[in-house]
Amino acid sequence: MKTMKKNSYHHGNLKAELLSIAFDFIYREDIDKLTLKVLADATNTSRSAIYKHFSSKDELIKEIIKKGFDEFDNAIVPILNDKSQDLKERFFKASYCYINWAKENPNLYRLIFGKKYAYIREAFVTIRSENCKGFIALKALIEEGQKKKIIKSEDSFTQAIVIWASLHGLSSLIIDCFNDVNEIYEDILNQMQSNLLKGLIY
Amino acid sequence: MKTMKKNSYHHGNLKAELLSIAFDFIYREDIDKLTLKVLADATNTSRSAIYKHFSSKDELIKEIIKKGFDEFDNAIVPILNDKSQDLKERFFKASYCYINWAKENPNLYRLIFGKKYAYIREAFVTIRSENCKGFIALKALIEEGQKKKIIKSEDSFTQAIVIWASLHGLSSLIIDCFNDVNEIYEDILNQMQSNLLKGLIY
DNA sequence: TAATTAAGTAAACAATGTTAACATAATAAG
DNA sequence: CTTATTATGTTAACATTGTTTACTTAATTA
Repeated sequence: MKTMKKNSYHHGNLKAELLSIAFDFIYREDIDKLTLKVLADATNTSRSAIYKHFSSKDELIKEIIKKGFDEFDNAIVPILNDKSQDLKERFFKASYCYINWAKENPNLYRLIFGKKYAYIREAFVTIRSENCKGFIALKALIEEGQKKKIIKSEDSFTQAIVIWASLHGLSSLIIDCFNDVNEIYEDILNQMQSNLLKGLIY
Repeated sequence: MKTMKKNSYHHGNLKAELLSIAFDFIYREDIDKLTLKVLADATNTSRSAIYKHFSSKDELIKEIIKKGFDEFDNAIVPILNDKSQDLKERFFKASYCYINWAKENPNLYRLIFGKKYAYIREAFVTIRSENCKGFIALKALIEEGQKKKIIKSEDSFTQAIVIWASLHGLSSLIIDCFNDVNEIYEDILNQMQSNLLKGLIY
């Protein structure tokens, strides 16, 4: 390990620490509030120090987005893929997990799915690519149901997006400060799940 | 009318012109790009001139949000309220109109429904208040269907939010640069409408 | 041990919203 | 009609933002 003595001119592990601090920060506050000064102060360095490890602030944000997608996928994919549960159960649990992940990580959710940094996201994630593991798992779930003749044999891509868009809409209203929605989000989710299921099954 | 001679020290109608320019601007570009310099250049004034008419940039944005809600309501409400059409037809047309309004006014849509300026929106619009005319009209449509025994007599507020959240999710994915979604948005909307309808009717 | 490279600093940039001090034109008061 | 006041502009300055440049120091390599 490259352990360095404290208060030395060189920090020792600045890149990793910057990412770590940034990721902790966005759990609590919006990406807008994450300035280079915040990072500099938290690491006892200067604003410009970051440029020895990232070519721009956007490059750091790109890493946060990557890690954000990983965490999101890690929360959702295992539920969707859990073959020990039946399809309905997996759908219900995954959709519930989706909303709660958004509620628990509102700033990260907005960062990875929102417009502001879409130009960064697009560079390494599109729905039709293999990077979008959560979406792929959802589509696979639908196709599994189609093979078992439980789910209508329509275009699974379209079916998956209908589900995703619905959950994304509810999540967004909740975390974007429509508090009247948040107050009854479980009722809304139940109704939404029921609707979506009716649309899927025969 | 207060018509003033050109190139005079006083502009004559700066407040109205600032709002007009800002509103035109957001039709084309994101609110992030609307700087005081843009407004100053467009009106041949200075950055600080705006402060004689608005106490801050946020106050100007507040006016844009207000006008944005008005335009949105003007597009949706007449369709939902059109008693010459049957309920299903109004639902289909209104939801189609919703998505297309978002597609046509992506920056304005994001401004009025997004998180960034939620603290401004909240000050004069909440779903449960009377300001949210579009949502009220949707809820009224549902209640009309309940009286006619077409729509399930569940809580209309919840039913309305399920619909709204679904449309909001699809709109957001489309305008927030998920291009794979945009390409087949009509298929998705059709499926979504069908699902939502099944959830509503007996 | 010397040379090179990696990784920090400080100072300066332009752009941002905002404020303060000032200038001018329109309006109200005498 | 002149004068005082108010409304509405300007310019200059601020702190904050991301970023770049020139410099410094430590770690690594020759």
